[in-house]
Amino acid sequence: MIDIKLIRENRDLVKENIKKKFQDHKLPLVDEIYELDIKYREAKQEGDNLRAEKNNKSALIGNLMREGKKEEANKIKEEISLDGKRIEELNIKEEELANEIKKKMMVIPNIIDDSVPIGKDDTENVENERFGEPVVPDFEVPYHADIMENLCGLDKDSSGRTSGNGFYYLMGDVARIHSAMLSYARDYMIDHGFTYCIPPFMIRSDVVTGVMSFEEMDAMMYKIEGEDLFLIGTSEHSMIGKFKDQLLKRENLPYTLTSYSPCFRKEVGAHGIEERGVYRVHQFEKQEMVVICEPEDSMNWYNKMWKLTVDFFRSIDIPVRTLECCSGDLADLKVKSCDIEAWSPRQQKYFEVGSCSTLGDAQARRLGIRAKGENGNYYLHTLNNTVLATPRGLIAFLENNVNADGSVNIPVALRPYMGGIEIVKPKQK
RNA sequence: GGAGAAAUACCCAAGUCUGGUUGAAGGGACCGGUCUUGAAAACCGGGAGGUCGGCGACGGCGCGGGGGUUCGAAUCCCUCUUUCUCCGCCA
Repeated sequence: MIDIKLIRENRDLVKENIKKKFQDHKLPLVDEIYELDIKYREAKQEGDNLRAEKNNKSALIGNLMREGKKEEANKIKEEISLDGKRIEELNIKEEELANEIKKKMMVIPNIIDDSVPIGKDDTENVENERFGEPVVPDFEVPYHADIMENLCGLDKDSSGRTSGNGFYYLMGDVARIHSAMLSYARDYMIDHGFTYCIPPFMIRSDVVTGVMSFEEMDAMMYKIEGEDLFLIGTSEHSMIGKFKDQLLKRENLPYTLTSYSPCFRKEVGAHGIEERGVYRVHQFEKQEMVVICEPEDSMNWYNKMWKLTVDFFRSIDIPVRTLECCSGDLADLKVKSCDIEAWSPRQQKYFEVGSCSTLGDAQARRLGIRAKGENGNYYLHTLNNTVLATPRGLIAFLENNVNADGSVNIPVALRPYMGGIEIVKPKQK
């Protein structure tokens, strides 16, 4: 959500930005909002004046009553009732206009950073940089589900019976690697100065609508029957919600948090849930990082944050690259975003394991996350980034560390979380 | 889950029974000063309070959220949320 002042003062900039995002159908909204805003301010001005008059008359009645001049007071009461109808009309008009403006403002995309490459959709995203050698081993790397099954580490038959498609039982060493990776990701972030946090895994509807649009909500969020509660799709939801309507102290900035949570997603949409494997599932676990900072610091944090994830993956021997999100593929709230993609030696291409975004003040404006400044309160900047989402991270790990015989090497960094073992071996079924 | 009590500005806190000069006492924090090598403490002095509209003068809204009664609501009524105390239940 952008500042409406931008539409009052610089409509061309807002329109130019919409064009850059190939959302030309939204262009008329800008002038519509501009006109509605003028009408709103007119109605407000008239209403304010009438209300001021009414307040004065009411105060007068108070004085007259105290002096015992009841008749004069009654006369003024009648006068007030004359304006009452118009005030009521204006109240309704103001509210309608304000709602209409807000509704339209919600779909105006945030102003993207100058550095964002212009492109229509995800096919035009731009590779920024590669980290580590994308190795193709001289044996065929099996499909991740097969690597897991070879280690007796995946049971989707049972999860199908208990929960349906999109769920999984991770077993034995594979389950342990999964947990080890998360524990390592947690400690990695703590070592980098972030505050560890376990948030609520369910949130109320007002928090949900604060962090996403209704369409996204329908496509992602599981609702708890009979309660005003939703299972979180990512801990970002509860982590940003934590700061909703808060006036933060400048001396406490920046907030650098790393949160763990399970994540639940309906995955209604183009791709849906695949039959085999655990790449796209209804339930996964994630270590996330969230930063709330001064506006002028957000670009620095953005760059620090994606580098943290890159270094994390490199420390467990997974080659990665960063893929800059082009203008058309960038979600409306975001100023700039990049995906962290891990190398898949099986597919011999990179695939998404995380994404790092700065939202500027858009999310903060929507949710009321502010700090007290010398010249009034102001909106802060919010950023989020994946440290590790797994089983997707687990897939990357297994493919890059599997040997020809199906055994999997445990990198030094993970060994403390795996009881010191250096390799896990296939089991007899 | 049951029974009570509460929610006031950045923080603490009066006002609510008995509706009307209450944008809302008093503190703290904040700013200026005295004292001090410096700081703290103490004392003296000070303006401003959130948000929206307006070039401004001003004005609207605003006492947890929403609704109602009234000419007028922090104050009365309904409702929701949260917190505290007690009881019950339970990893």
